[in-house]
Amino acid sequence: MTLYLYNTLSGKKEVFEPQDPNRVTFYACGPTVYNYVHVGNGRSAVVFDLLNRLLQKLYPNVIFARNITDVDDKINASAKEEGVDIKQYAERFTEAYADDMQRLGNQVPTLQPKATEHIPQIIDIIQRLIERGHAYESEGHVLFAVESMDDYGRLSHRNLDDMLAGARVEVADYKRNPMDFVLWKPSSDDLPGWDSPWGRGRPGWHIECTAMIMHHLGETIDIHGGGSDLVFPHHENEMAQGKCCVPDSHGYARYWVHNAMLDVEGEKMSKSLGNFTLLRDVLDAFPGELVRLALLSAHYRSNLNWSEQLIHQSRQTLDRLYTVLRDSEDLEPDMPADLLSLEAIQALLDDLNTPKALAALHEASGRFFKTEDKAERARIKGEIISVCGVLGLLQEDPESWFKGDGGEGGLTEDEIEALIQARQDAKKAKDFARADAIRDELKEKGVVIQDTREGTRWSREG
RNA sequence: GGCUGGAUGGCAGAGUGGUCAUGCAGCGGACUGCAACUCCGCGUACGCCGGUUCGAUUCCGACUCCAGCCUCCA
Repeated sequence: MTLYLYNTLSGKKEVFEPQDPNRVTFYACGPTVYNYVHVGNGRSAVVFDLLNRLLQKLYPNVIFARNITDVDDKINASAKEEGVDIKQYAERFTEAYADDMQRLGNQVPTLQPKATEHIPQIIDIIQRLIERGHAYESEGHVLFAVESMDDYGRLSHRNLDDMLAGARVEVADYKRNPMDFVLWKPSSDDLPGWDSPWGRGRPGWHIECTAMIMHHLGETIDIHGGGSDLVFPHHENEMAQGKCCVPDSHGYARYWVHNAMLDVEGEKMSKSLGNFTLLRDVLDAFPGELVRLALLSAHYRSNLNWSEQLIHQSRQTLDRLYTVLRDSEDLEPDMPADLLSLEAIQALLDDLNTPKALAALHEASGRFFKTEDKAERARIKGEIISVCGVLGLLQEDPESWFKGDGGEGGLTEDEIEALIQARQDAKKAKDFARADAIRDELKEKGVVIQDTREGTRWSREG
């Protein structure tokens, strides 16, 4: 079975072949912890969690690292604004991120390295870059010299001249070339800082990822992932550092995978535009799996519009899949012998084609409801469960999915059961007006009922 | 201005050189005391102009429009 991935480096979909099939190395860019993440950040995390799950089905040992950047000028600024300790501030949002990830149904990565715990490795790489003539010290800063690298710009498919033409880079007289970027910068006493050969200072953006990758995963990793807005400058600069600090480098990362943006009314959801919705607010309002499915409903390289309708549609899909489980609770699932040959998994192997995989799941549930054959139903149930396992869906018990917890102010289960019994009695007495009145009352309180041959069952509406 | 990627039916969203995506919404029907669930059936599509081809939504070229990056950003 072959996994295909679109590689930003080549601009093509390629067959994925790890350097060592027994040890696949995969790094995805995590958050800079200066506030709560928004739904768009969640999309990236869900996409790479899916890729990680898929890789685990293909290879025995997948090392998946997602970093925490906990040293950054925005953290410093925000903490100062709030008047709290910088370290504690960063820790608060590191924990909040972990919580958001858990609620989204993401697996815990193999490694979650933090920038502040890799300062010696960062300093080491900077020293190597200076020694090799790719970086220079200037007024307490250390900068990467973009002109020292002949293929700078290769990842983002642009060259230095093009970039300078539309440049909005910081003009600083300590830079030899305006595109040179900071590896190390001086820290005043009130800011986080570490002793270094260039005085007390802190790392620039980009270098922490390079240091953590090289330290934990190696000089050349298999897959590097992140949002498409990181291609330039973040990943371009990471790659520059990673290649230039190693003699005869075989490349920094072999497959670069980038997810497209989440849009709001046709525009990118972003912190700077201020049109974002916090992931945790969405997770407070809807089940994690619902948010997860919504984020997977478009192909990862296409923009996805975040809307009420997307939530509604995802709810319908998930309800249908859980209905399969609820209607087959007495059936032991017949798990497929060859997971990878399932149509939905084939779709995922083709550059994570989640919409196609979801279509296959819809098709499977249709087959389920159409047949009365128990063996067939058990087989379909097995298929759906195993595919959803890779997608990170259907992890709940169907009863709890439909019945939920009611939230505050909702009817308790006992109250609902009592009303349903009262309706049963009314029906038995042919008092349909009363029976319907009870049903309307339940509906008004968010409870929908269904009469089946086994009796009446109920669900809470989203 | 440069570099990416797009433009598919009311909406979301795959895909393909010539029979079907799929879902949501809508309509008709079956089931039901009536519903809900489920099932059956129906409709509307490939931005614009050329080219290649027996045939293009799909390949090629131009154009228009949209989004992303070129500053922090998933």
